[in-house]
Amino acid sequence: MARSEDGGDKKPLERLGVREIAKRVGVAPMTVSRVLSNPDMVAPATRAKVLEAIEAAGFVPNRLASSMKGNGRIIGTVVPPLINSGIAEQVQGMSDECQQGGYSMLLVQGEFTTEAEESSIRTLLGWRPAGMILQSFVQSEVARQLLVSSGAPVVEISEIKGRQPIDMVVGVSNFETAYAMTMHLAAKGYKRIGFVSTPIHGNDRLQQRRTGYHAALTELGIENHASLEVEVPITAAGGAEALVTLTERHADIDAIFFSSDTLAIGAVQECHRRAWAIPGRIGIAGYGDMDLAAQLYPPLTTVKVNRYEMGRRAVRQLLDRLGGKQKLATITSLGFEIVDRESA
Amino acid sequence: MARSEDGGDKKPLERLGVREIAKRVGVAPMTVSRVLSNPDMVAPATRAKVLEAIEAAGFVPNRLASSMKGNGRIIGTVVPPLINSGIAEQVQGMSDECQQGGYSMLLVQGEFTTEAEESSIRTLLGWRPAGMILQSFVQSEVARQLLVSSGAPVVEISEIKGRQPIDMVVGVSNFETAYAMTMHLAAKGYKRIGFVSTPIHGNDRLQQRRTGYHAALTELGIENHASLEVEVPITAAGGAEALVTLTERHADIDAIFFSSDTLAIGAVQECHRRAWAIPGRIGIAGYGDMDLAAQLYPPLTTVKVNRYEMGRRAVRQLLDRLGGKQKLATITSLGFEIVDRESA
DNA sequence: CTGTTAGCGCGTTCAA
DNA sequence: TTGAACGCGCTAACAG
Repeated sequence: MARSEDGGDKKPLERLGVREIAKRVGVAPMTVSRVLSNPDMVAPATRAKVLEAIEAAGFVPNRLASSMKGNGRIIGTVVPPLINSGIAEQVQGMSDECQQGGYSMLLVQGEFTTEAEESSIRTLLGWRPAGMILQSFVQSEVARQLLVSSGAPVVEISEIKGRQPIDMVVGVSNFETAYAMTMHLAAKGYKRIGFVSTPIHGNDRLQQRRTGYHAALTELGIENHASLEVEVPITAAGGAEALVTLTERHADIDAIFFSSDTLAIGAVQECHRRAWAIPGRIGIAGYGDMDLAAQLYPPLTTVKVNRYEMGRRAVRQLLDRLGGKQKLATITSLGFEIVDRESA
Repeated sequence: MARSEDGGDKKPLERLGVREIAKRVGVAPMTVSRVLSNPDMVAPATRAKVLEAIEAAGFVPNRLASSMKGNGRIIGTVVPPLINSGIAEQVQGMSDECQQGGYSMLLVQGEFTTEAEESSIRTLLGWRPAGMILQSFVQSEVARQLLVSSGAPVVEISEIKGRQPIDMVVGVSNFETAYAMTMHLAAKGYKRIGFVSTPIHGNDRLQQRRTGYHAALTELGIENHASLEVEVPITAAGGAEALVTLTERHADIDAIFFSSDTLAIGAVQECHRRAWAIPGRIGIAGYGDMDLAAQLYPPLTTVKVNRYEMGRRAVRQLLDRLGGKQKLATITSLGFEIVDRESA
């Protein structure tokens, strides 16, 4: 299949290096290196010849080696499970921005236990990344130390206030979003508003959302029952289950605020099954404004946060820092929007 | 913030190497290296001292350097956009298996133009990955050459038959799945079955699905109109739009087979809006069996393929090959299932 | 504009 | 069981 008589010798990629290319062209290895990273420093004629040889040989420069000389081009990131979580959009944002900046993205996906987090971070740091992006605040103290002493810039995509960040933070005020949505529901006349989230432990974003919900209830003078809250897995079934649980506990519950659109959408399906009118029988609100939210029947009232942009901005911060930009914001707060549709 | 008086000097990670650790313990660098990769070759007492020093110094071995010595531990992969596509589950499968095997995953996400593909592959190859996983067949001939000469094992997650694979293939027969679903719909009494997909060009999986749909229609002796097919973007809105287009074109259309659950779910919402009974007015079938499919109202009839497992298996193949396993299957075909629920 | 020298941090090789 | 020397492929720094 592979052609063998087409000009340049095609040694396997393994054995091919700047040295070899240099030899073929009759220049020094350094010249080849320059063609790769600072083309302008090389005379056009020489450059052309080198480029040609590279092309003919099918040479792909070894980035491991160049990274060892200090210009690493890896961004490391550890993210929670991608399914149903809206994280996929964020990852896409990160990926796009990385590519544009000439960086590659090393992705570790895992659950958020302290040990798993620590081990993931350790692994990533082994690759001497130019920068790191983490979700939520880093819990493990050891991991924090490691990150600090690695010297790499770090962005936590997280709640923008609370604990001391390691370095930079990009995110929204989850407190504000949840507070705003709860107030919004109250303003629409709902009296008894439930709150459903995925497991909160160790996730400061969810903690802040719950706190925002509490703050709003308190301010409204609404009784603040723990029994108005449930935690369920991040699946449509979880949302349906939560709806059932809460309405059985409180016959008079008239709206539920879900910490994720996935959950809210599941609950809406359950309402259809029971032929409950939305919002007549109960109002449903979500969080995230995923693609389906606007198309849902009935359209979902939700909190819109631009996750794609969050991912992009996180990488941007890193690259700006690496580019030596001064006066870089420590905290980047993205806005949000209460999208008022028909479900509540 | 960072403690400075806690025992071992904490030089920045940059300056820390086996050499430095060795000096502190009073052994040769090689001994430290062995503790890291072949602990059994080192006397327990020595090992303990080294480990302690590593811990105290917060030393994280540089994987770039070890990769350069031939034992690279990177799996490179390029995937289509993660949102709405079911690819997220696959990525999760890949990630889990990589971690378990001690590999890191370098992820490039991009659209599937030939140039983008080539450039992504080139970038990835620069990191001298131990293995590569690609979606669909690789189109660019240059990229194929590059992959072959890189010497790395390659898995294409794709249609399992058709073009000559570069190396190994993992996937399902998309032809079979679509054929089976179309036959299934026919068996349930549907006479005029539409087909909706996301843009087919350059995606052999979608091509095969369409071909399977065609084959079934032909076998059933059903007239095979191109006007029964539409392509739309992979969004819920796209699904809704397709429903409208097809039903306007053919008043007698009685079922639509969508090449993705996302599309089908969008169409179901549109039916609700129009108060069309499902499956009374029209039957809807999807593809993928995403989490929401079973919870949807009405529950979605769909093709179930285990995307998580596909991702896992792809990495498994790579690792088995790297582990020197003989008699490795070139083609790994995962099964599928027609999940008959109420929407059709 | 181009070449030379030196060395990044590790592991392979061979010797002790 | 441990150590010394060498080199992987690339590039910073300095000459020329």
